[in-house]
Amino acid sequence: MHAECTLGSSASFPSGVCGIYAGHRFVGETYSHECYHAGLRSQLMDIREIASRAKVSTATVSRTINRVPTVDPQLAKRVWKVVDELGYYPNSVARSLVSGRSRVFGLIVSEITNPFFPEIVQTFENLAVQNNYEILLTSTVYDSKRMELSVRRMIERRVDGVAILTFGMEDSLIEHLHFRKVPLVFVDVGPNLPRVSNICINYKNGIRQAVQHLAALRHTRIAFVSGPPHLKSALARRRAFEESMEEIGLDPALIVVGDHTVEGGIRALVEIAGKRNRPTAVLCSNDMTAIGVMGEAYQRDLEIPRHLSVVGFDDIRLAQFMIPPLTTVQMSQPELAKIAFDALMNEVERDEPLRGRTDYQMNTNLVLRQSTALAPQRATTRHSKS
Amino acid sequence: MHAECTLGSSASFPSGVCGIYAGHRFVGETYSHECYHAGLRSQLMDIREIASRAKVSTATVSRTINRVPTVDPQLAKRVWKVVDELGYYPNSVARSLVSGRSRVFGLIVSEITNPFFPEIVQTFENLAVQNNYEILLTSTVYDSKRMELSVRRMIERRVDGVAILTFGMEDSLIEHLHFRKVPLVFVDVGPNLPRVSNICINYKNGIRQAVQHLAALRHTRIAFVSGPPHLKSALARRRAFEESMEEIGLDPALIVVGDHTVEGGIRALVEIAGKRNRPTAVLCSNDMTAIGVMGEAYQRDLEIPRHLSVVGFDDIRLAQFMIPPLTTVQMSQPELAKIAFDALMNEVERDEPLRGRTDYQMNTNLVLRQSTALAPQRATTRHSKS
DNA sequence: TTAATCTCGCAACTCCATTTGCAACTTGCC
DNA sequence: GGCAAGTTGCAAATGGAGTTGCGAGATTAA
Repeated sequence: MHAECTLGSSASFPSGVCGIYAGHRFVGETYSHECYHAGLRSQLMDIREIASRAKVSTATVSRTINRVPTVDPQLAKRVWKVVDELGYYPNSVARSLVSGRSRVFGLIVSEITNPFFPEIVQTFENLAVQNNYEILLTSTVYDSKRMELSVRRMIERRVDGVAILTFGMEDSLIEHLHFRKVPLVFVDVGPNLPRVSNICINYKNGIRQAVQHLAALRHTRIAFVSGPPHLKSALARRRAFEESMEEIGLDPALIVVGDHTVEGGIRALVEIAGKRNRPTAVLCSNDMTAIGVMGEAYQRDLEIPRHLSVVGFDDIRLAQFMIPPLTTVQMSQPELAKIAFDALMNEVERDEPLRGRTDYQMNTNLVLRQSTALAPQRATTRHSKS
Repeated sequence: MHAECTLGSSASFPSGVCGIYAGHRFVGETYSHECYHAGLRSQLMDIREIASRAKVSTATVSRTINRVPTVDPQLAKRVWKVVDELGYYPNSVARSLVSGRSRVFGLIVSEITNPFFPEIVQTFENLAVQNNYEILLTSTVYDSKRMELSVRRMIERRVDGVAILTFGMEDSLIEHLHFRKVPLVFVDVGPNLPRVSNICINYKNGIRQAVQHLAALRHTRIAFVSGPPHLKSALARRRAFEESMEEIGLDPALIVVGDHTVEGGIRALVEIAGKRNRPTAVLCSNDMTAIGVMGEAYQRDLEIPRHLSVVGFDDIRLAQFMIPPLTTVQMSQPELAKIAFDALMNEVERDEPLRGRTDYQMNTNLVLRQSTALAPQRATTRHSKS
């Protein structure tokens, strides 16, 4: 008898299955023997196997596993013992079929490789695990076919709710989901319908802080690199910038159109660097843009923050590892994920749907790091054309 | 009749469901009327609904949807029309139950927020979509409870295969999966068992290139920041470094133990910077470590690459956006994901399992960017203590 | 002792799509 | 006309767990 379960040698397998339910160890001999017979029928054990081995009915096994309080503790113990020894795991496919609930939440993002999302996915998964849910992660990659597929996949798998964290979703697709009474949660763009939750982001707060921070550092020529113009959240950020600038009497006209990508940031800096009377600070609509700006600045020997201050938006995890670490407006991804998850859970557990949308609020805040500094004096401005 | 499907007003809903199958539009009147009756029974449409509406049997609907070639094209057309108009999506939960295959692959990673993984997840998902699979993404977050849970979740959901891209998985857990005849794919550490695939990474190739690249730039004192010592892949990288150094007659003794995190990289640079006869180049066991090294170098006014050359490993997407862009050894994540996915597909489609493990090979290669340069002359070495 | 209360087993039915054997039907072809 | 081949319908069964009504047995309370 081996002291450990090892996988390398074929001789040691099957040496028994270590129960995951309660951590009990299985007695090898009986197991491989019995399973041989059971195995002939089809595959492995089902609820009936457990029932016959524990000498109870399938109903009792079902009650035990689902922790119905009326089962006799003695019996329950017997059942759990068998479950544990055999390493029985209830088939959640069958469970879903009968219960009509899959215990799966869909999560639609635009691209998993966009650094904004992994943190969200992680938090979402953590919450899912805690609540015995799974997540069905889907990305649209900015492609309408893929969006359609995303929705189809969600519906086919009968998810219990969907968090739509991407933008530019077509209404007809959302209608598909809503028609099937699937709870939905959106960021900013949630329609006013039953079973819909909407997370409203307060962009203004963080952006105002950023603008005032720059102003305090004596920057007056502050550029803004926007996101794609069709994106509602990008527009909101831009508006927040304009309002914040006007609030303190600065000119908000220095706006360069970006696209929320690193490449967009690079192009933006090219444009900004070419301006006469070059801005001394750049506020970016997201961190990826800021990363592009910083990269291109490096290539042009524009030192950050000495020659140019840069502020991002989102506070993706990598912002703090940039060189220099990026000052940015934090829109907490874990918080966003938690709100989204809780919104779906609330909706799932609600007895009867509300009349309309449920709203949630989320704030944004400036995080100071090292990519901002006092505005350079006129005289020391590099590449000055005047 | 509205020209568009809009979601805002309740009056326009339900205005019909835009078919996703073929993109046909539905005729509103009949729909809401009929669905009202159908809705009384339970929820929505099932295969019987389709059958009765198309005036065929459920068997025919099933054959049609599953594209059995013997169905009459006329009939098929009629069925598809109804399917399309009603926006019917077959219930894959029920399908899975009857077929015994869930069309879900598990994907176990250590942390989704580790930048190494998103690219893999994205590629994996793309392949899954192409093959009508879903992915069940699970993270272990270096916690044994979570590992156990990961395995349990995979088994309960009856996944058709699992890609285990994390390390330090306990054998007993793997046994659980293997016992249930679930195809598995590993990186480096796959046991020699049926239905197991193993992706062997050729670390040596890329690391040798990196070492020789540094040597060619006249670096002789090259440090290595290793990964966690218990990690097999980290050990392999370290061995590859040692061998590559010895090959060309350099001393491979300058090894600092890291842990594959940014913080580990920071600590490593602190240690390296404190050495007398400081190394002029650092090769890191992964990119996160290199990012930490670069960050700390920045804080200490050590300029990269002028005073110190840095090379990473993995080539995560962000490596190219570092300042300066990071020279690193590429271990292509999309390729890895593709090999893993294909391995699972091969295993699923195989009629009878092979006797033992299937091996796949993957190479690594140096990618030159801007974090390496000629070794500084003795005279200009900063912080020189001699 | 009798009645009331529990707990459990039994067996049938549900969820939904798929599969299958058998019967009925339509074709085509000799 | 008649036989063969090809389609389709029908009805029953499958998959695994959950649910339920009913009745048997055991326990407790009155």
